[in-house]
Amino acid sequence: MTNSPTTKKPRKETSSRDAELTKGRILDAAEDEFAKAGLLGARTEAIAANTKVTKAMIYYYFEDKEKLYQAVLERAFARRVSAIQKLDLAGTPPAQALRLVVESFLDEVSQHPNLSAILFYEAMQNKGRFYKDIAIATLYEPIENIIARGIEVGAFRQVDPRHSAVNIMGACVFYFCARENVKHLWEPGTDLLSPEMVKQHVTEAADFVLAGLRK
Amino acid sequence: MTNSPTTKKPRKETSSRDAELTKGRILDAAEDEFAKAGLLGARTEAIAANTKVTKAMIYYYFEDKEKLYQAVLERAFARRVSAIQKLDLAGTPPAQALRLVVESFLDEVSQHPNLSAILFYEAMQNKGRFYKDIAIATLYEPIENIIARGIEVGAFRQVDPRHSAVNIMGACVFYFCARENVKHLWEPGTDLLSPEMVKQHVTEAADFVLAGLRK
DNA sequence: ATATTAACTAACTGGATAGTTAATTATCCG
DNA sequence: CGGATAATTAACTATCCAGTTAGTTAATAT
Repeated sequence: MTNSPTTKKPRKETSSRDAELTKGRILDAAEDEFAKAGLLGARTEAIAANTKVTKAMIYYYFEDKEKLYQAVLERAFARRVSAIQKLDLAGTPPAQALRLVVESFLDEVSQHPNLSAILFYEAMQNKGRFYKDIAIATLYEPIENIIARGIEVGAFRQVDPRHSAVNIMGACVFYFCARENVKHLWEPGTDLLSPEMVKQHVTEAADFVLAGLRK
Repeated sequence: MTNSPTTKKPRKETSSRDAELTKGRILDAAEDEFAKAGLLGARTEAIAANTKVTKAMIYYYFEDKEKLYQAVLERAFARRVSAIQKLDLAGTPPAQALRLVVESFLDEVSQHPNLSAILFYEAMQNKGRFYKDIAIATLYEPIENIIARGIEVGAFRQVDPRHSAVNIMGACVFYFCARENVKHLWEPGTDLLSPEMVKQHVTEAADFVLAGLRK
């Protein structure tokens, strides 16, 4: 399933000693570990344990823990940004466009909740130093633009697009990041990441955001 | 300033070898450190360094790092809860009551941003295990109740009070917790904790929340 | 004044952890 | 086939860090 028989990869199909596969495995395991503990708290031993290779491979492919972290961050961030950038919002009226963005954003977040955790750790532990300033804007600008357009057109209230974009993000991702705390508000055993709960959050959040901006 | 001359504390006024003062200093330093790194990442050496006593005192007054963490969490949480509980909202109409709660909540958060960071770490690192289930509800129930009342009275949309309360929290605290990431959206050097920026966030957030619920 | 105890310190211990190194094995290519 | 090289490992090192211990100093009570 990893490679189709027609592709002519430099290495063989039958796994074992496949550099790309190993690198991918390391990135996957690292993403989980960084989401659990952040750059500071992540244990390279723990990452290696979820790989089929030894810890030394981390240093063979990625110079050190920090470089590995950067690679994880870039890969996950690119995935999230592209989820929004592939939307065609050109002719769409602001309210409809914003709803679309919020819904597909939340869809991506629920499928890859790791990144949201990593980004929080990034802010709190690393003071955001692993961001190239360009990156964060990539995520917020589309939202700011829709809001600005909505105000111009008279569909949205007179808000500050930047503050609003940040607050919208908060309303969207808090549910996922703080889920282990707020789960205590529901019946014991409720899984906040279950399809039904996520679906309810998406509708509640999207409605809340749209209502919060409409005139 | 610590003790008035009339109080008859067991220890003297002129500091040095004052148990309560030392315990307080440790709690303060620990709060800063736990906010920076969470329970896992916090270094007892770093905490001690911001105290005028040695590391061993941490273990003398608080059995271990975990117990110290619990003490910090309880103290900071009590402060936050009381900020909301001291409001008298009995006769206040829902919209007005919610605005009051949001504004005084954000006031407390901006004065003590440490707790918001600690609570995020708590969710992500510790899976919320240091919460007595009672605690989290103390913070969310007042908001849920106002929302429920607002729906009954016909002032608010038909939302799920619980989901809405969570999303409101997100819109309120994300700005503070993610500030080191989202600061890149503003001019370099902008301090998101400056009085002006905080004031703008409070108005934007409160307006956003109220608009998001109104019918 | 001195015995008692509370507050405090310096120096240590054992275990964990990031990163290294030298040797080993699989794969490829001529 | 056999030499070259890429992928991989086991075992090691140096450092960091939570928690301990044995002993010291300051305040208080008698």
